[in-house]
Amino acid sequence: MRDKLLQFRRYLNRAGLKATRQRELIARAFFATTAHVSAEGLYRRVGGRHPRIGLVTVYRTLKLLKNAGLAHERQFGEGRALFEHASSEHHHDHIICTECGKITEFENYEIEALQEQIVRRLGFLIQYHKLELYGLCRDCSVGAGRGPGTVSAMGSR
Amino acid sequence: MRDKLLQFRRYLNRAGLKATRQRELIARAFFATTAHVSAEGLYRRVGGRHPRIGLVTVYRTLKLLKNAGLAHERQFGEGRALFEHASSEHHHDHIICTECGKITEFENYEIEALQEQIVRRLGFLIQYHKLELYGLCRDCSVGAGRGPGTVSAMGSR
DNA sequence: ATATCTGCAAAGACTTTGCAACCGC
DNA sequence: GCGGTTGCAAAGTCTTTGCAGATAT
Repeated sequence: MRDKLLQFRRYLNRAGLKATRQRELIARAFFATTAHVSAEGLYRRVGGRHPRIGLVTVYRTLKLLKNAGLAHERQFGEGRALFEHASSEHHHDHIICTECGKITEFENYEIEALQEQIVRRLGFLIQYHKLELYGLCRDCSVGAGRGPGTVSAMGSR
Repeated sequence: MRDKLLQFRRYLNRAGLKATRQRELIARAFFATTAHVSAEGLYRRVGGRHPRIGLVTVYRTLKLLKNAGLAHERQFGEGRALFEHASSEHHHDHIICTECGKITEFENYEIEALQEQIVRRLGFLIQYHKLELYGLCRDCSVGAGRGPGTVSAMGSR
């Protein structure tokens, strides 16, 4: 995390931008998250401890973190964007539990390789990809699949 | 497409909903699209020929089509949702050109199989997945990669 | 006849932008 | 001191909702 902050400062510096108190605090809070925060969520984390920071600044700083290559923005099909650390050495994908919302990460070389093949065959030049699996995590599937009481998980809705 | 309309009417009927002129026209326009329309886009298609249909009704009808299992809603990370026919026998994934926005579909059994493995290993019960590859399509990659005039594609934005 | 629909306008959720005061460098 | 920055409020998207008049069954 020390690294990340340094990288961020370096980025700001190179880009002729300023290392303000707000940016520092927001970046710090961001790097302290486990993973997958919304702008709002990060705002609350920061705001809790340091009142004078606006949601707008969080949005702007997240954009800077993206430009600095330190954050990825994800759209998991809910309304809002979630941000995660980009530094992770390996690219990874996500499994999202449709019941409890838990997000698990994984990586698989073979899939990546197959993607490469497909893309090449279609004449595309790949830049990045997004693979999301949706389903029930172990806990939720047990609850829904077994118990005679909890028959849901297929509600009309 | 005749099928689809019938299916839709049957769905409405069963659900105690009404087969109105608007729903008929919107569904018809939807089934006539090649693929991937936004609500707005569908609205324009319908509205062009039949003035008295509101965007709101298009949204509502698309929701019905989803409930009827006839449409899928996709989020390709732009602001808006795109809808496509759900009837397609096979599941398929998408390649999106980041330059011109062209969307190409493909399917690959091996990837699906690998996904199954991963998911099982992690104890998840998969419901559906989303695989999106982003890159430059043949046309755009030629334009950007070669021509000395068109150096962009990496603009600071 | 009546419960469902439609379209308009308004509201909502999320994100961006305009602007005057503010603050790193 | 200058130019980038902040926070507020306002505007912008996309989508949903409230409501009175219209319509399918």
